[in-house]
Amino acid sequence: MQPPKRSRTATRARLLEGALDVFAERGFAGASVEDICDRAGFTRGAFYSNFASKDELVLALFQATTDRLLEQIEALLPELASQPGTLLDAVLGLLDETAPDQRQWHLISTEFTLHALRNPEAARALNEQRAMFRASLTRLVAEISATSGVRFSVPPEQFVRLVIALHEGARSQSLLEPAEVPAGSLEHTFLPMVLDAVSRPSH
Amino acid sequence: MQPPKRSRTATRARLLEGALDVFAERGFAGASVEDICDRAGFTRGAFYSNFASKDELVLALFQATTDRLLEQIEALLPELASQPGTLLDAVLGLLDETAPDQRQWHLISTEFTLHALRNPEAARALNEQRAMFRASLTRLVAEISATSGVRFSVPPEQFVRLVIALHEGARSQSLLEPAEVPAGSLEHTFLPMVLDAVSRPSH
DNA sequence: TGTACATCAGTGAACGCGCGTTCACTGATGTAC
DNA sequence: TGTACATCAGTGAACGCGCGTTCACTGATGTAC
Repeated sequence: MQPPKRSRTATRARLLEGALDVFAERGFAGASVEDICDRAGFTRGAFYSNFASKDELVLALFQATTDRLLEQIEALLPELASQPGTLLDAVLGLLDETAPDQRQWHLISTEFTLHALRNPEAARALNEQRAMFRASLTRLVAEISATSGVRFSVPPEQFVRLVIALHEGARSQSLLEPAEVPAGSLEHTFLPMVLDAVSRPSH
Repeated sequence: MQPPKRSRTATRARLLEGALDVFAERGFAGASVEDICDRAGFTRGAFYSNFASKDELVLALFQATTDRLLEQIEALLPELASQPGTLLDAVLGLLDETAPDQRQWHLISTEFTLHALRNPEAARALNEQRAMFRASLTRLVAEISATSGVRFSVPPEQFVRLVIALHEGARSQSLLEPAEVPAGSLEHTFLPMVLDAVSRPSH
């Protein structure tokens, strides 16, 4: 079981890792293939031995990051669902813990979103991933609310969409003005009010 | 008062207009100076007779668009403050009506935000503009709530931050999935709940 | 275990295209008489 | 009003750099005997 010094998958992984860093720093169009290879410690030849083009790398990076994200979420779900604490702590905890570096993740996912808004094929892929992401969150909400005997006056998926929208908008403000908007402050201030309102049986 | 066929300001304006379109379509880094000049009906020489560099154009475009936005807001404010209707209608109306093309405005402002997150000088300019934007909205909220004798249990500026965060996050979802998330649906579903909660005198 | 060979992951030089930028110029506009 | 000249906004060819991509190669790894 000697670790091979040269492994195709390891090279790909290091290139994808480098691409993540460089894309976050300079954007998809602003980052050069050479930047990425330098970061990963390879030459450009190695890049084209592993990826057909820069575009293909973007797609591969998207798949790799979202696959990892969804895996992490699935791993965290049972823990969060059973743990003591409020529904909101669980949901916001999930959003925070899945991305180790909030800033980098925001830059990358925003860049993907922009790309998707200009490219229908990318939009399909992104929407698919976001649907799975929402499904995980919805499942978490459903489980916790069922456990605590709460009934929602709106579809849980709609509430999840709200949480995601607010989280993404708030994260943007937090990154632009860390001092004025501490991470999570808007969510923790206002979501309890919404949760309180939707948790009361419809009148 | 004959309209001069060749006016410096008209050329600049057309180039800025072209840049807005092309940047929305391809992003800052992806759009070439030639694309912009073609769109505006000039050659690249005209571009460099009006702007020192592509970077300077980005800055000028930012200033031009935000100046125009703030002007439009100031023009709309008295009308919205005096008009019959709820506070929420006024605030959301302001957010919608200031940008004629929601999709283009979203692409451009998101691109600016990404740029600002990577560039401290751009961040300062963006934060300044956003502060003025929030100030306008806060003034609108304060006037309407004062007129209707409502007291807020949170600082109005905090409520405005919430509205903006939710609006931006929801707009992203609406543009990605127009059928699933009609424009404004998340705001109109959930903001009344928040408004109801913060409008009750603190207990 | 050691030797000979095949494979193929990664190297690095090269190519050529498109880009941002420059600049000598042209002809439309404004001014002086 | 008409003519001669000055100005300068916009033209378009040119430059050279950096980019994405290609490819002949090299040397590390795996296989056969």
